[in-house]
Amino acid sequence: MGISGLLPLLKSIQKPTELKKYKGETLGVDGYGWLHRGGHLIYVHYVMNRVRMLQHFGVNPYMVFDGDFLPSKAGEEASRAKRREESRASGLALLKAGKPSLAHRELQKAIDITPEMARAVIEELKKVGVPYIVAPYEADPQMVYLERQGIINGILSEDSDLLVFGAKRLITKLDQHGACVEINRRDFGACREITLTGWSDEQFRHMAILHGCDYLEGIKALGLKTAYRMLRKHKTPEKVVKMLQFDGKYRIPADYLQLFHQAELTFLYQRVYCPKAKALVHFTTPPSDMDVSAMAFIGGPVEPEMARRIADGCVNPMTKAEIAVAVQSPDARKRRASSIVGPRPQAPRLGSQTSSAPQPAAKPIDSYFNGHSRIPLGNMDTNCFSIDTQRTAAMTNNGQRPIVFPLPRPYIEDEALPPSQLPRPYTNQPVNSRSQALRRRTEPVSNLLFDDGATLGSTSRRETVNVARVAEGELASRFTGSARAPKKTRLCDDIEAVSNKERSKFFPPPKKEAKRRNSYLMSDDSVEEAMKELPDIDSWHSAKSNKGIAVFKETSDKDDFIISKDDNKKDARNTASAPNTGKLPSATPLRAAISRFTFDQSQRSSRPTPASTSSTSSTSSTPMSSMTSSTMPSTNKSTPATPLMTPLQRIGSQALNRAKGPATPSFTAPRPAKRVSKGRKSLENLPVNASFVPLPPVDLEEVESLHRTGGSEDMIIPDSENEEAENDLVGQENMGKTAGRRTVDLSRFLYH
DNA sequence: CGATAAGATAGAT
DNA sequence: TATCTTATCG
Repeated sequence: MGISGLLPLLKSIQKPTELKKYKGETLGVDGYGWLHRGGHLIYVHYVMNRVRMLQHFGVNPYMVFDGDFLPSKAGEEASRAKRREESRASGLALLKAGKPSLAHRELQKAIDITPEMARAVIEELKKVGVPYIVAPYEADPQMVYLERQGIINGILSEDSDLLVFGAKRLITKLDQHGACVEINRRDFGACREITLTGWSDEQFRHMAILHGCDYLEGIKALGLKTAYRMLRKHKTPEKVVKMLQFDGKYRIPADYLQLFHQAELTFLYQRVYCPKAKALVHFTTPPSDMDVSAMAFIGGPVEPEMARRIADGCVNPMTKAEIAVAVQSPDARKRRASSIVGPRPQAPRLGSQTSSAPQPAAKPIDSYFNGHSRIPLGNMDTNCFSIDTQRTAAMTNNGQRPIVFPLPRPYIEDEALPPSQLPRPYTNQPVNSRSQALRRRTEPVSNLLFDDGATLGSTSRRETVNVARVAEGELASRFTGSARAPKKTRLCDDIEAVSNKERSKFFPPPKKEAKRRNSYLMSDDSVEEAMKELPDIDSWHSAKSNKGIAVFKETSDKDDFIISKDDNKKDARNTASAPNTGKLPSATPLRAAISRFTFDQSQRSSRPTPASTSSTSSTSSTPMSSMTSSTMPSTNKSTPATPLMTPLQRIGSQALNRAKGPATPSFTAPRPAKRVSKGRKSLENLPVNASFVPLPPVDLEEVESLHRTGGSEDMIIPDSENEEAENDLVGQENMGKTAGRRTVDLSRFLYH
């Protein structure tokens, strides 16, 4: 964890950039940000995907893993396992309370990374020649040390503690498109929020510790700004503490100053591995008269040989036990009984074994190579892909021209139902009464859950439910090998949900309220669904994982890696936007192409987006006409005709499609009629985009003509969207190899 | 009231 | 994690 509030405090000196700016440089990377994300089940995939992403942008990653726990954190760590259990317990409670999202978070807290997992990643890193180090203790100082040594040129991490350690160049907030933010130590002086001009690393560190850090709990009610002010006024922490104690406004432990000192010493002198000396060194060289042996809290010394082996990932940094070579490939999985030799370490980080999840380490590692990551794709994507297929086929009209799809009817009907969805000013507690009312006039939950999607009133919340159900189905199928039938139906619903989601994008109006409403409606079922997954965390995660597992693939000739995920929502809308031809420099950020067609872009523009996105800027400055042309198509195409079919029809046609083989055409068949009949209506939806482009009114005629013509989008759309096309191709290629089926969608999930 | 800190929560990955 | 809300303090 970092120092909460630190990044916001330094907001003004954060420079939006793009990853590609670091091309050719080596960046230290810690895996922590991903540790908790997907659970251990997919840890390797996340990390390796990230590595690939970096490589794609020409950046050389230098992975740094956490090692043993620092005694300074002992207090915290000791209670960590306990807290995990608590988290888990509260997570379950939340589930019962019908708050799956919160529950999700809680449950994730109950999981942590194990050295075995790190080792599994390391094996992969070796394969691709990516340098790495397992820090003897913490990855943060280790990375800063590497930076100081000139071994790396910057640090990519979400952890603001790095700044406290004195990182020179911190790159944060990296998103899947390569956008990120750089924080430079030398820019501190330019900080508007607080005046750091002339502040030394030491002062900065003092401020951080005073506010509360990993090594010392902060003083309650004393935030960063106050800490800053106090320090500025009294200079030394000693005086600050005295003053604080003096005016008695803050409750300060008697030994606070001593603890403060220890925390600082920990920041300064804890040990890191020096790859040059091949031995442990102090993060900062201690004064000759300092007795480091008396500072047990900074972590004990480790013999060079052992340190080296730890750094290499051969030895468990906590137990010092040999780590058996992790299973590398699917076939190797057999020989894996336990990934670690010797007794199982007690360390919390290894642990994470709550009473009900005793051996997480064994399971996760194994599971990676079970091909789990692909199973979801294989199973679930069937539908997603077929959608894409349809879209693609339709979009290109079998390769030639863009086609406009109608937006699903339900939207419009929903729109006509303002009373329940009108935005209203925030108030303290109207939600309840309101939701009550809504509930009354809404259909029974069961209807919502099982209708074929024709029912209106479905909203984004419902999508969540569906996801859950799908996940459940997925789970079931994976573990029992059956229970597929219901899933199909749900997937249909899912598709519905997709449209709905899109709708919400297009129609800014209140989704919040709507959501809330549904959450009420759904809660019961949500719980039910969720509860089914409770028994075992791993299961829970796997279920979760199929929602967005990323699988990186290396394309033969390019650096591009493909991520497939069965995500069915936001990405769906991009799908259609993919042009079909063109070649591009693999170096070009896909982001440009993607964002161009993504409505997220509009949202993105509001925030200090990386000046980067040439595409973004170009788009926003583009004349209305081109704007429309580029956005419109995606809008329309994003809406598959699918929703208009009944689930059965869908299933049927899908099966049909599947039988007929690869991606393209066959599927266009069912659609034409709709296209024609609804085409007109789709135009009615055009204005919607106007909400993204304030001024000039949409020229329907123009748009219409654009769509009408046989000209391909490429002609209308500016520059780099080709990337998408290429990706599509790549994707198809890949898919062709494997299942010989649709693909397009894959491209969109690059780096996810 | 304005500023700050902390708590709650929705949303994202 | 980002945002919004509430509580508290001059």
